[in-house]
Amino acid sequence: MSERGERTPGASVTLLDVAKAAGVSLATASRALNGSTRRVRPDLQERVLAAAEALHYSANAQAQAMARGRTNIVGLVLSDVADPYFSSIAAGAIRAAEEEHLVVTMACTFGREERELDYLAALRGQRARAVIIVGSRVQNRELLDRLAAEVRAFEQAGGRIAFVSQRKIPADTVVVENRGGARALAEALCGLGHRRFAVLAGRADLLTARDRTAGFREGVTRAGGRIDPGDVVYGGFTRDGGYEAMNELLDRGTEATCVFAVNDVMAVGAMAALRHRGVALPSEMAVAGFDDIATLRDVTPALTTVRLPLEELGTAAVEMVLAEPADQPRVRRVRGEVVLRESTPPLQAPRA
Amino acid sequence: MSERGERTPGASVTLLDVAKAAGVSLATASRALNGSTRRVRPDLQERVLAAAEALHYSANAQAQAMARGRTNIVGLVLSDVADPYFSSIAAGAIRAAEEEHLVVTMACTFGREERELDYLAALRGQRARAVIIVGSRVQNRELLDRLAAEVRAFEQAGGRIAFVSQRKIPADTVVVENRGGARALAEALCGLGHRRFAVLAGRADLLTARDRTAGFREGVTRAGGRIDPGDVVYGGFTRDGGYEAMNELLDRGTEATCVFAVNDVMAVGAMAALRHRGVALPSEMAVAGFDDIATLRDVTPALTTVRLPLEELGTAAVEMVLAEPADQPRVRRVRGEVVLRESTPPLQAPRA
DNA sequence: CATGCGGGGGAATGCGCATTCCTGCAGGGC
DNA sequence: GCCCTGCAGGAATGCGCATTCCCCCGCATG
Repeated sequence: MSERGERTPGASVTLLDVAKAAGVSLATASRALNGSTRRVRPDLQERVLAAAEALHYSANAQAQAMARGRTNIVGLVLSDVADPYFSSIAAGAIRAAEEEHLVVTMACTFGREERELDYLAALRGQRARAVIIVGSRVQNRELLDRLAAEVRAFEQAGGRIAFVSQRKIPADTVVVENRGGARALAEALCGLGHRRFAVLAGRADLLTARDRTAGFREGVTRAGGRIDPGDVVYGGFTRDGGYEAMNELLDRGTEATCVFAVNDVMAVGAMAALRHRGVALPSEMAVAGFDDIATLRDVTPALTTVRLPLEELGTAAVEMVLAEPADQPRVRRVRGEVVLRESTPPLQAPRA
Repeated sequence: MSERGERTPGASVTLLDVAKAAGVSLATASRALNGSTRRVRPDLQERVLAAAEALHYSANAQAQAMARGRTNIVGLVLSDVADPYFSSIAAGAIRAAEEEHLVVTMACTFGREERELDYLAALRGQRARAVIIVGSRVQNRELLDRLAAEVRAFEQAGGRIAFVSQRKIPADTVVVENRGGARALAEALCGLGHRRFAVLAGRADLLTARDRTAGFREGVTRAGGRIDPGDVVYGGFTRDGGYEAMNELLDRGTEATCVFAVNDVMAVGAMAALRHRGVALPSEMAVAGFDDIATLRDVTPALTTVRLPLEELGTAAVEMVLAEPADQPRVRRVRGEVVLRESTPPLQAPRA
């Protein structure tokens, strides 16, 4: 086709090709394309740019990374993209990262928290500039220690790291005030007249679930309400977990007038269970969740919840890893906002 | 600390360090760690492995990629991770990719389809082994041509590519049978007794929306139903788009007994609008959607829809890009399954 | 006119690794 | 006993690029 003839398939245009085409040296081509402290004569620069365009040149990112000694990769490790909680945070992080021309690499643990370790090691191998780990820490000292070691290794290799989770590892962290949010929710619900509560508490080893449960308990106690021990049901942190836990609660029997599910997805599962069992919603049982998942804002009755600025969590984490490193790990606290909706109407009179 | 002294921060352990520590050459260390056609004496191998472990060695992925001439990167380009449709597909793709020890890089266009071009070029620069582009093609010849050129460039550089979308570019594609699914839905709805339909048709330039609208129209016509011209309302392909389109439809006035929103998220928006306007659901207006988004399976009344195996779309795309290249671009068709639920009860009698 | 200086082009170097090529050694066949 | 073969370890090469170092050239100054 051209005087250079056919390229072998798989071979791509290199900077040297561009330089030759422009009739300049490789160094000049590099300077013309990337800028540099050194200046390039305008006419040469133009020739290089034109040649790159004509050859459809795209710099080899690996080679650049190697030559420069750093990358534009930011790793995002989370539990499950299909979960709206995580996908919202991911969207925020991706949006922020793309603005900074960073390449986002995503990995999902799908509930197997120990895989965070593998991904972090892999991202160290990638020489990722930064990593953001999103998701509840679990009650597991050994895992935590190993993760802390891996985090140190990553930072020692020059990478930045931030968590969106509990602050259990000495690193920059965006902390959601789960406890405070749940407490405020409980107090608001008591304000509506409820006194007896049940809790669908999710996975017992997830700190997020534990914190929300504990906070709710605090709020209820503080406001003079009550949670019977049998009215706390553990289970999955998922829709099905909520469904099953609600069924179990109904099987056990309860005096509660309001049930708090530790996240919205579970709350929706619980509402489904109530409906299937013929319990009138919300008159016979009020339901509240946590997160304010956008996709679930149209369920009926509209779900009382604690609104979290999910996308902001992601962007905040990106900001942290991009900021100048501080002496001490930073913590950015994010609070939720109680949103009372139809699923928890004011309790008119005590149960008949 | 060790006789080698402090490492400068940011410098990390290289293969040479490991080789020295193990008392072997770099070549032997490489062979011991990665395997090779050549064999390494067991005792040396062990020494290398031990040294790598002790030094917490993690191979520089960029350098490996450069030396090998290929990467394990697979790019995932989609519209918006926060949208459950895309996040489900992404989850399937990520799951499949992780099984193959591929690194997934994700990019979102957030509705600006022309950015697919940029991301594809960037992924070519990354020397990504494969790219998966998820999302409706748009009615825009010029954009399509430019994308096709970029796809060719990517493939010529040795990368594999697959689309999850309409088959508009000569490349492997997972095609959702939007048209057939919508047609089947329409016929099922007619089977319930409906004759007059409205359509919330979404963005007029999105082929997915167009195909679903067209298919629905076909089905209605075929089954003897009818869609008045004024009963097709365009708008956003989002929840708010559905909400607004439904409002507009009600403002215009309609004889339809059933409204089809071209995706579930829009359908939920439409249901919210109906509720706010005091239209009884589903007795005064039946509603159907498309996709069968998992998170929305618990809305009330339960939404009639066309179920798509979303995660499978993602895994199928990964399988395609990992399979041996074929002479001709492959097409894998995926059909939806009509799921009738409460939001479209049988129509008892003609409108009063 | 000679010297100094600054600007800019190009050759050379090295990033960390896989891989090829070379070399030495051991074992087997004649 | 000698040569050839096979095997495995090590030195060297190159992947594509940014960057450093070197040098040349043109201009200004004395």
